[in-house]
Amino acid sequence: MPEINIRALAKELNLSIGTVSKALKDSYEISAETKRRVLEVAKKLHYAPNPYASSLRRKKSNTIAVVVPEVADSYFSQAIKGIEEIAQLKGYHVLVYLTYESYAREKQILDEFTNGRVDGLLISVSSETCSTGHIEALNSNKVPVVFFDRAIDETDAAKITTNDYDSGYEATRHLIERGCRKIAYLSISNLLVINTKRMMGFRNAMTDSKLHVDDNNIVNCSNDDNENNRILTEVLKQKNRADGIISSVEKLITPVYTICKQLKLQIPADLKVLCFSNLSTAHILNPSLTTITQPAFDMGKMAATVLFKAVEKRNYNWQDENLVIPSKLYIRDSTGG
Amino acid sequence: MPEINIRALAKELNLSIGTVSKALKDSYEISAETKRRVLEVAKKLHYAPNPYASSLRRKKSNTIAVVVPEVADSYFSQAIKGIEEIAQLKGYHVLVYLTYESYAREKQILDEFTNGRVDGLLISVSSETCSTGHIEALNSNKVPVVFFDRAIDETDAAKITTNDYDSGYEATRHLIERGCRKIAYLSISNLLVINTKRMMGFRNAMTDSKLHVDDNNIVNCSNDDNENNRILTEVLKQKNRADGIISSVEKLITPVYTICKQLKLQIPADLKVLCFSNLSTAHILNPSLTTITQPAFDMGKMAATVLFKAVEKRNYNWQDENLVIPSKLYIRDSTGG
DNA sequence: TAAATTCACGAAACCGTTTTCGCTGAAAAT
DNA sequence: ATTTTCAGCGAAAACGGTTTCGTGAATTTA
Repeated sequence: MPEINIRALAKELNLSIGTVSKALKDSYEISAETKRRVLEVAKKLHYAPNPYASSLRRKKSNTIAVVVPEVADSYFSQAIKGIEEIAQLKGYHVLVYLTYESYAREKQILDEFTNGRVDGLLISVSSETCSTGHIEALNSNKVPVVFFDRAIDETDAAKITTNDYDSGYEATRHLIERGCRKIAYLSISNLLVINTKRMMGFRNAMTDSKLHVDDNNIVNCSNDDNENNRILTEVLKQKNRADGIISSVEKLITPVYTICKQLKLQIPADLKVLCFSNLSTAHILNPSLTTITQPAFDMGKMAATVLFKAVEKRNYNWQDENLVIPSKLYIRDSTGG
Repeated sequence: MPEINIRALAKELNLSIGTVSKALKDSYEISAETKRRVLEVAKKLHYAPNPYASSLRRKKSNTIAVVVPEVADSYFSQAIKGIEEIAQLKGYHVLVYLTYESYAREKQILDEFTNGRVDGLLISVSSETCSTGHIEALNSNKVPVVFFDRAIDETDAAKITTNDYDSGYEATRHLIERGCRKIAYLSISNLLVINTKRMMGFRNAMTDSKLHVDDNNIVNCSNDDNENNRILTEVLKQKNRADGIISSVEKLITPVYTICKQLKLQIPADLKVLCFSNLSTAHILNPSLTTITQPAFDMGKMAATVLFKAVEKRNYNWQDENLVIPSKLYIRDSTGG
């Protein structure tokens, strides 16, 4: 839509298009005086180069894509903030896509990226994603992919993750130390690697303490809130109910608290609760919530940093980059302070 | 980066480039049989058209920009979710930019949009923004602008907002009904229109109830957390302290709760608290928080819907669109249930 | 049967940049 | 004085689509 393009600029300056282009890019071929004139007139006419013409010619879009399952979750909000900060610093643009935990959407979105729209991709896979052809297709198309948070181990790409196994173990140890013997573990998808790792940490911590894991206490929730309420109510109502809960998913904490109130279960007296979460309000909840908190902002920043290095430096093996930024346990009242 | 472009496709099919292009767009000029062949081979070769070549020629990017002050806030996360949903439905791409409440950044970002990068803009202005030349420049450049949440009244653009004045009034009425007589009002920037409107509602509600507004109880906070802690501590420590607080900003609720705990102020007994907020955890806080909640998701969806209408239909006066979607008061324990 | 119309496709201009290559005149080297 | 170098710039070919316009054959109409 800009009525003034480089041609108009050139005409105004009595210069050729090529010269103007080079002047704007501060090319050594152009004299200082000419550059000065060009910049001056460009500013006067509010010249703004067409990014798509430039992208077409250079085969470079200065744009990256961020694909995440959702954004209501506070983890992804913070991660995106980290990503955007670095991108703005580097002069890149950020396209955001939500998959709503659907593999089909994820694939559909990624398939669109084989055409040069983006120079790189940051992705946290959907909970349904197990095959990775759509991701490898990008890698082989020379668009670097960096996983953050939810990675796929087998795929040859950079990964910025957190120590999910250790966190699961640590969370469980914490509950055990606080006297829990029957601990329930809540998850959403057991396809999700971060979940299986956390769960593995949970199981091993239990076993190491000679505690039994009841199958009823491995609880698979869904994406449907009503369904989850039903499931969780059932879990918390069963005789011989758990005395501790680890939620591997932030959004399950609301139903857990709500149902406990309904069932008149006291936290932490009757039930100790711990949640993997980035909620800024964790310590003003009722009771304040013990969390394993992921370094969302830093993970976003690191993921973006690695991606830009991959985009800008050729022959840099970004695929080998495998950063693990540890999560942190914040002990609060829901597990007895 | 895609080794296969429309030329390669055409060669494979023994057709001209133009014909292939038209076949892919389902043009009436092309026979059914040819279209079938083209689609078939295109799929076989994983042909993906270069979006920038297309954008360049059509002068249309199928991309919109969303410019918001931040994203850690739950309002904007939800709004973005609504926007992205509509965009995906319409086949548009969404660029996200954060201004960090800085006018300079906002201007810098918007100035980049006069060149066709985006077909439209959704913006919630920074708290520093009062002049609007950068926005009008876009409007006059034929890129439609839709404000959401934080609009600027004087600017001729579509606005999707909520009833800030009424909400401020209603919030105040609620506190008064619950027995408050000295109410403090917390804000961040008094340049922000939504804030001045809420505050006006607050003031009028007070006056209408013959209550005095103490200047000390109009509290301007900053973007610095430590600073805010200092300010709020001071406010809550003063003799003749307020018996009610209205926070017009979500992020101030954490310091308020924290400081109350430190000062051993009981909510709601000593102090009733109400917050403009979209926190999903409001009702499991300690105590559960009375909120004025904005319809973030719906506002995002509406804003996007209006924008796409503006983008797609010419001679549609989107500037006149002025939707007000009401916020809702959720009464919880922090104001006495 | 001749003329008009329709159908299906190809040729080529075009979108706005970037970049290569070539040209010119002046300075430097021989 | 002649050749070489070089600074500074212009011409033109890309980049990969879209779109206008033209064309020949097939079909319809007069």
